[in-house]
Amino acid sequence: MQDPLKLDDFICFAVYTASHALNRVYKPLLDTLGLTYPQYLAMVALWEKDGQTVGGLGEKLFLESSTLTPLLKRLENAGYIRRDRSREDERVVVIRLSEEGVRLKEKAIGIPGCIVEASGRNAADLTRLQAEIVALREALDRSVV
Amino acid sequence: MQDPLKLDDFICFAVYTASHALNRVYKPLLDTLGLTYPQYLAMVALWEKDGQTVGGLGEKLFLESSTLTPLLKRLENAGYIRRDRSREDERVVVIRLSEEGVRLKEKAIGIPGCIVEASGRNAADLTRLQAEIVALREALDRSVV
DNA sequence: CAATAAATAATCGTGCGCGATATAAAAGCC
DNA sequence: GGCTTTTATATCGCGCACGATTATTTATTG
Repeated sequence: MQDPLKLDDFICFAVYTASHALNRVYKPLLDTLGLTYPQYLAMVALWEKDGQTVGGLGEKLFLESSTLTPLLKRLENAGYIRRDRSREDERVVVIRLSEEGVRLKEKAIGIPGCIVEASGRNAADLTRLQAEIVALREALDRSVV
Repeated sequence: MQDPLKLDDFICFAVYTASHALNRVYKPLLDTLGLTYPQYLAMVALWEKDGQTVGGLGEKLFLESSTLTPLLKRLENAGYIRRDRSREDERVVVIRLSEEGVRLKEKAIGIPGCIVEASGRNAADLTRLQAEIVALREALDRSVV
């Protein structure tokens, strides 16, 4: 039996470094929008469905309020969103796109295509790989409970 | 043509969230060793090959000195490594495992098996997926140059 | 050999990301 | 209605992660 502690055999290390590599590809594209990568993901979630709560966004993005609250405040300062406390339930904060935030979508529309190109694969292949990685994430999440 | 800005179709989002999910699985295991996940990766790299330079580790782990230097100082404070400036080339800092650092490997030996189990897949399947993710990373790295 | 360039770590500032905790509002309970 | 519990967000501390810059040493060049 070979030594199981080989870095290059770790799927975790592959995912960890692939995540950083994706970030490096996104960085110059997102710089033109004035967004970081997590901020971009939050905007994508809001372009899909405006008016989500902090908790709802956290569930979709798998992030805690301790991560999201300061991130959303930075998006608010940038003028892309508004954070309004709900009238019906004062505990809840609703996130809404500003007009500038809505307009930003047009500038972001080409980004996914750039990523597909950088990956050097066709869309179908990426979709298959994407589904496999999602399945891995779901299995891991189940194991943690 | 459908809206390309769907979060759940992004391979980047899959990788990003899978990376966090892996971290959540590792956390309780690594807590028993007193290591964070990036610290664990650095230790794995050193168990593979002791006496690497900061730059060499950075190349292997895809990390900058601005990330590694403070991380390695924490490992030094924990007593797992020593940081010695090279005699031949004073610019270089060589990282060596302490005796405690060497011993720690025994406690870490079971971790990869736990991850395989948490993934709910067999080893061959994981190896295949791992290779695919590495290929993605390499394609992305090539595109950035 | 002196001036310049390149290489190697370290430092600094910013933004995640999370666990633990705090705060406040809402819901449930006697 | 007052008391406890739950829920939703915010705050704080710590550790990455990186880009930009700096300091020091080594290599190169004229």
